[in-house]
Amino acid sequence: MPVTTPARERTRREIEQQAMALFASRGYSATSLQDIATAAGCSKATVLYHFNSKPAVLAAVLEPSHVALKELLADVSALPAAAAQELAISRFVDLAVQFRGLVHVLQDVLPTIEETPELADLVQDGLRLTEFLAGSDDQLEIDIASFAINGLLGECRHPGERTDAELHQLCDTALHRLLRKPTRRP
Amino acid sequence: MPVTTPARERTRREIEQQAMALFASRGYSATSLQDIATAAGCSKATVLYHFNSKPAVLAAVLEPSHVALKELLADVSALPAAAAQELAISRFVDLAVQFRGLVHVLQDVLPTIEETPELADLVQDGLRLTEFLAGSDDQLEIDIASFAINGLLGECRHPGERTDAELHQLCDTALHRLLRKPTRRP
DNA sequence: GATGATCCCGACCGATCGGTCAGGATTCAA
DNA sequence: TTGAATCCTGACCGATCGGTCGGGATCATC
Repeated sequence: MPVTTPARERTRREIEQQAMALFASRGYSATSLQDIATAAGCSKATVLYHFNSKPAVLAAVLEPSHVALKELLADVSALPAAAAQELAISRFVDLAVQFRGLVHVLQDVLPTIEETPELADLVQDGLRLTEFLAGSDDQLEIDIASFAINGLLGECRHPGERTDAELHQLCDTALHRLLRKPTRRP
Repeated sequence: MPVTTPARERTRREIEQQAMALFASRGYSATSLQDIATAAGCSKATVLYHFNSKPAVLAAVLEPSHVALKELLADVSALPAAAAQELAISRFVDLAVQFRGLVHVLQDVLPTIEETPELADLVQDGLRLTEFLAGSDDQLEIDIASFAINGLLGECRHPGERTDAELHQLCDTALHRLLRKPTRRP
């Protein structure tokens, strides 16, 4: 166990962190590799030495949140439908608040996400989440869930204007209004 | 009254129409002036002769929907609060369906909308709409209304995958779930 | 001290972008 | 017929983009 981080890991981490900060504040497409390199204190060529391409940087930045999403899905898929929906909602809101800066990035990338193979897995998992949020096979409910996700992505856009608690309350309220069907008696 | 449209108007209209189609299908930033010129059958210089800049093209393309939004606001602002909210919801959904292609464009432009003076008026009117949709001065309700607009913008993204009627039902359902408070007895 | 792998960078590439400009057509009034 | 206004364009500009490449440091190993 080395006392000092090896140069490789040190530089990689620095690039990742600076890229995350820039993506969160300006968005993905408005951030150039040169911006990232300057912020990380290295050259653009170094960024491309550690990550093969710009989308690869994005994928690395998004990875922790993707892992968290996978855990969410694993936990939720073990539950019966009704409980699954409720857990999906609350965990999703938690996740959005935790990664609020990156959530904003996602919306920026959405228009070109189909042509970004590095994010194909993330898209797939996003669709699985949508189904759990819908809590039903009804197409309208699935569309409503998609609507909810879009609304949430938009609300994570402006960091700093809202506290985590405020964002949490907003998303929780909105998702419950949209998705929790009032209990009916048969 | 000329039988044939003057060349000026003819070219302008052609550029506007082709730009609208391209913006709707690929988004604003992914459409270059050259793309518009090629589609309109003229040179890029001609596009910039009729419209001073790329944002000016966007503003011209968005103008009809902006006019419709202004009419909506005028009608709605003449009503008492409760009725205003209900009318704002239904008219907004109508408007979104009618201009669904352009609505998608709006979301593409959102990240840079602050630095686009050509759209400043549209932003202002969007904020006024948000207040009417909220139907209350409560900050949470205003945020929910913003959430609703974001959700709607996202759902207009994929043209052709949904009929107008389906999109209308989806947006109407979602907005009512989000915004219409259940009537309470005092 | 030599060697090879790892890390890093300056210089460069081709492409694309929005935008400018001088001037060639065309039209139309005088 | 002439001259001005209008419409349009090819050539060009500076900037920026993501990405490549050859080679200079650095460092562990032998």
